[in-house]
Amino acid sequence: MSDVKTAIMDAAERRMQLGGFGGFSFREIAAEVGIKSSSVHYHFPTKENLAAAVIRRWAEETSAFIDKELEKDADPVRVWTNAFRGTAMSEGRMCPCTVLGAGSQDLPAEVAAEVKAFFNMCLDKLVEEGLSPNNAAEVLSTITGALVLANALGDTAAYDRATGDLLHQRETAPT
Amino acid sequence: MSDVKTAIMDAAERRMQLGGFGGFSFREIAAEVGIKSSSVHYHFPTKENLAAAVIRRWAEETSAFIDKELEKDADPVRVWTNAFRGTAMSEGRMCPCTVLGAGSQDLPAEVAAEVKAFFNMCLDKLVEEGLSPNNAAEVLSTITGALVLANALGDTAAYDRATGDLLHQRETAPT
DNA sequence: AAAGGACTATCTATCAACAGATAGACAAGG
DNA sequence: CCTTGTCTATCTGTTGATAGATAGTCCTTT
Repeated sequence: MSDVKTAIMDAAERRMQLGGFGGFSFREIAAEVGIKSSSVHYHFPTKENLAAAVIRRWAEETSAFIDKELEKDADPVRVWTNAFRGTAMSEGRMCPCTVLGAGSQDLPAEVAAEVKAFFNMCLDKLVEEGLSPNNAAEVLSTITGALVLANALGDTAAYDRATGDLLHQRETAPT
Repeated sequence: MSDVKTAIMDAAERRMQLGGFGGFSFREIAAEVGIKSSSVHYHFPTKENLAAAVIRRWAEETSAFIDKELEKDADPVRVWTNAFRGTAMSEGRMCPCTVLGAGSQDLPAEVAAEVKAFFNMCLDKLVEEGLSPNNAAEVLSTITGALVLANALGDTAAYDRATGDLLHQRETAPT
């Protein structure tokens, strides 16, 4: 993938993390990359294409990152909690799938499908790693909601408060 | 409050539940209510005002609804889970604070403050009802995340899968 | 090696649509 | 006569998208 194409996706991703699908424009991205808006259209014909590509890349990177971390730590819940913790703690680096997932109802079809695929990937992996379907849904929900909470409160520590019991409860009440 | 003002807020709320702050325009709302966009500006000078008013009303209604339900059922976790369940299960009636909370980072100040106040209200009430601050954050996160998950997957049953253990775990592993 | 054509990536220029917001006129009612 | 609520008309800015020109590169054919 060319440098420019990557730079476009990087810029779009950063803005989607802040404002979702409506949170970026071709012109803003073009200005940031240092090209014209029509050149952005050359690489990604429509806004829908671009957003979908960003989400797909995010899903792939997340999947790969989780696999890598699981080699160092066998506890899936701890691995997932820490992985998303990184996005909650760095300013403006919220998980874009969470942003889009919340406002999913009026997303272009291609983008909505990609967001859906991301969450299904997360659930599938958690189940593969030994959690029951219900427990996987609960863990993923708690993490996702903790991101929203920390974001809305402007208090990154809220993420830790919300997910703290996630690890602890498994030791006392196995599912 | 006049009928028109209420109708404007109703229309704005419905659209915000789908697409957040960027998901509605003065013209759309005006058309739905049956007036002109300039008349919407008469009742709410700016878009920011309107969105903030909608969130404030939602917070008040939620607070009142919870109080009412607590008279019938003493278990706060069950009450809150069921309350939000209603918004997950009805098509396009997602909690607007969750939608805005996810994309909170580039929200006008007044709206962001109102969303923040909503989540703080939820946490405060849960603590008042006997939960520890950490447990309150966890319960609220799980519920919020379950809404996002159900919304993104287009599968309302995901809400029940994600929140199912919330009630059960408290019986086996008290905090 | 030279010529030709196709492909890649960018540009300029422009379009129609829509956004939020404002000014000022008008009618109804107390 | 003043307040309330609505209207018409308009402004300025932004949006996603398209058309067409222009270089540069690379492969093929002569």
